[in-house]
Amino acid sequence: MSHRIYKQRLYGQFARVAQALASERRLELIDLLAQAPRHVDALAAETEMSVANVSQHLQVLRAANLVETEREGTKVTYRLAGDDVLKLWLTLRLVGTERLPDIERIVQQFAVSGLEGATISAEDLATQLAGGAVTLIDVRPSLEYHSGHLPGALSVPPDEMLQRLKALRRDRPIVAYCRGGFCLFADEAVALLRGEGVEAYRLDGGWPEWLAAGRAVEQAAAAR
Amino acid sequence: MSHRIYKQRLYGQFARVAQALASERRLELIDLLAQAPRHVDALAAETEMSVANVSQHLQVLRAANLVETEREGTKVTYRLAGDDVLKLWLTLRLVGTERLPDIERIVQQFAVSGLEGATISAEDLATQLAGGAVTLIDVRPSLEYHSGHLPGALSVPPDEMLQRLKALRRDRPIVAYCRGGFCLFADEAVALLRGEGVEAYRLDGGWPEWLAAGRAVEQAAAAR
DNA sequence: CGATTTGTCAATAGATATCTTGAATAATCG
DNA sequence: CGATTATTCAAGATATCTATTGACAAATCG
Repeated sequence: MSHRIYKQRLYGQFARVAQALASERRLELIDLLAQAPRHVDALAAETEMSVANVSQHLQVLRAANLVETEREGTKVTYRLAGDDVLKLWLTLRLVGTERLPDIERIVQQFAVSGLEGATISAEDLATQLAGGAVTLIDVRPSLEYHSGHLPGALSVPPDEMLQRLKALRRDRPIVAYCRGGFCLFADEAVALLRGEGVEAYRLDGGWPEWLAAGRAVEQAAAAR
Repeated sequence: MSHRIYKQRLYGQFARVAQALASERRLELIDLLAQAPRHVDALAAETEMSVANVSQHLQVLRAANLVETEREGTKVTYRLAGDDVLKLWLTLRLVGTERLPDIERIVQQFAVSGLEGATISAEDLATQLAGGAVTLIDVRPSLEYHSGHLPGALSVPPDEMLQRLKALRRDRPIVAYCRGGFCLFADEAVALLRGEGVEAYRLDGGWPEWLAAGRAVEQAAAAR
């Protein structure tokens, strides 16, 4: 039956995409690439994998056209192939969060405590930013900040967090954001600031969620 | 490093969801369940798999909490666990469609010809329905129609298509829809009608897309 | 109750995927 | 040009996934 063959081939193709996502390691790579394009060795360092292994996983992602490459001298930059890939990753995360109770458990276990109610929605932040009455800080490694960040955000890389937080003006609320809902950098910054009596909040979500929502950003010229 | 363990566990969980989707067969099951809840034997018949094999695949989906079960006498009904699962499947399909050129090729190869411009968007259809000036037909198996359908749609099951199409009033446009963008039933109906000079269109998308968009539907009471 | 229907489970062989190791390539630099 | 850096490729051991087979369990029916 021809309908059967048609379906088999179609589902086979969609399964290719799912298979590319079906690895802990590759999801970590996608999550990093959702923050900023990167070289292979940077991905290897960040994920604590061997370069060869990272390269192989990247080949799998590229075979499914989920990532693109660009050669720059001896280095190769990998980036997500498009907004749709980012959206797929965020949707996968959403389903995991809703369906797998283990995720909530893991988050609880590692959560920074004492941050109840210290969250601000993207919508509210957008309004606040328009008013110009908050300080917005990007608590991600500076490579990611420089690739793109929320409008007006100051860079506070995690490895310099202590000094940089001290240098901030504290006469108005501070909002921190990082890599996304499961990233702890912003929580740590907010906890530090609150510990010193500063009014601080973390953005609900992070850079990828803001980007996927189509909100305004300051972005480095993409070398496409 | 504790951050590393946290990440590993989290990505491991998300990978569970992706792994559940990473099978041609399981995607076909999900696509069927996106139309209507079903018994195991019905899924086996529709997919031409053995009951044991279907059951095993369903266990995999259930282990990821993507589907739910309910016992009714000797039979067990499976259904998608929630709207988020439907959304994930549609997003996966979208990415496949945008990223894998093979999919376009397969569709071309099996497409019903002569239907250029015979498509109507969900938005336009909603407007037309409000005006009451079109006949809407649901070209899916009647089990799916009875589980839920677009408001005012008439059932024209594929296996009775020829007779049922003849019985339709032809003094106003006819819009057909089926299981979704890749389903051919609606195309076949539209081709038949157009061949007889009737003004006919197919809905862009199908039941799952309409449902996911949050539009009005007529739905059987879900036994939840 | 025993027989039937429906679905699940367990075991297995074959196919795929993963990670490591070490070699091969491609661009750059001195 | 040879040496260096960054990445990819190939091979192989290990683990995981798949479909089939046949046995098992749960509810119903006569």
